[in-house]
Amino acid sequence: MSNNTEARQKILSSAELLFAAEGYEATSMRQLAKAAEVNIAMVSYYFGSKEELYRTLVRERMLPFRSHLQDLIATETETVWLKMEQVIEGYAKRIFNNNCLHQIIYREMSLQNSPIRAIVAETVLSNRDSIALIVQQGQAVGEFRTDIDTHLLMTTITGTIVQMIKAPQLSLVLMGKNPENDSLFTDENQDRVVNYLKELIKNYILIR
Amino acid sequence: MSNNTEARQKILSSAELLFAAEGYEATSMRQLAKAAEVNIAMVSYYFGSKEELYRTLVRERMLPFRSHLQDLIATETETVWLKMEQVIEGYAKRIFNNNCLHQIIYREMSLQNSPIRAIVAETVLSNRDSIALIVQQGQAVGEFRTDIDTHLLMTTITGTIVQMIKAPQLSLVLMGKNPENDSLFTDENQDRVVNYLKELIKNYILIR
DNA sequence: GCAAATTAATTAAACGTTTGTTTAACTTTA
DNA sequence: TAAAGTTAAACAAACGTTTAATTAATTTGC
Repeated sequence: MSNNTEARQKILSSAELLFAAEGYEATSMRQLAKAAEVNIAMVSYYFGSKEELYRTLVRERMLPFRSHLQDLIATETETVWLKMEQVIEGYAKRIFNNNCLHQIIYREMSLQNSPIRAIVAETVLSNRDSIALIVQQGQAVGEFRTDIDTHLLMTTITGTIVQMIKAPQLSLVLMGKNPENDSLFTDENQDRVVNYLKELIKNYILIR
Repeated sequence: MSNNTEARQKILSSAELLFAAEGYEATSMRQLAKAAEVNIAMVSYYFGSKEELYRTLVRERMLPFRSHLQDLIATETETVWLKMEQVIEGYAKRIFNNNCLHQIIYREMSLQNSPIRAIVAETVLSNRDSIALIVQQGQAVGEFRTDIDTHLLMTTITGTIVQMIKAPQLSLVLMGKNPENDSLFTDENQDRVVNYLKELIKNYILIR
């Protein structure tokens, strides 16, 4: 049993779309098999069970997100604030470009017995440490205020972006656009949230 | 059939707890009946169906949240910023005190065919208009900057608080506390997020 | 006030569907 | 000629809902 057959990939990408749109529990195996255009037994064949498919999906898709922030810490930049700007840009780009996955993650991680809680928590905590390090760098060189609530700052970055992509249609209405003509996941809207967050956080974090 | 029997109330409050912890789809009628200590047929008797129970729960529990912001607009305050502080406090208090309901709302509203989407959207949009009015007031008297992204500001307030209560245990770990000894839903933590948001938004919104 | 009549509340059991999963046979690929 | 991939059919279990019978509470007529 290979790990890169067409059927296996189609199951994974169909699961990502369906779990995001309908929820993990509400998505049935038959619905999934139909969307992926495979026989229903193929899911068990490749993944063992629905829950294992779910775990595999989140684990595989989250893998690239682990090292990004850690690379950023090591990078030399003119100011530490520039580093923080890259963090904001990185989060926005990542969440916008993988909005289905992040809809799944940030919805289902709040469930008590979610099979993916451990996987998600691991990545979140790793990111927490990376951002805390950057803040410490900025404070060490006298660039950042010393009374920053680092955890809540991180919560604001992810929380704002997640809140946006969670209900794309509602967000469009909120921003005064027509959800039938416009898409939320445009470069324009991504730039808008990035610029807003930069301005918001810059005023909070920088000493003046 | 009365609307205030003990059984009906027990079903509603058990549903709130279970839907928040396990999710709407994952909560079975038998599990719910057991938790509420009623016969399973009582749910159909009082609410017609699981979905109608769900709708009723969200509708009834959200009802008090509609008028709060509208009252605030009419109130006279020394500065408009004080009004914005009250908005932040109001949101935090409301979400902390009704964290189960808000976990449900902000999880399930992102589902394509969620039965509660319309109900939630109505309240969110009403709140959006109220906050926009306050911002306009602040700009009119020269207190606030004119280049404020009002919608994203609102998204930040709710997004930050929701992100916190969504995964209470993870939030505690993130804040350096022990999730086995501490609770997230304390006055201390509520004050912490309120003070943080005030400081964050004050620096963004006020002209200096 | 008090049976009788009516409505409301509650129950155990059964309903037909749908669920995730497995089986065993078959086809394709190596 | 094995191994990998794919299939239709069947599996038991769990799902939300309904039924019909029974008990509890309330209203009515006198």
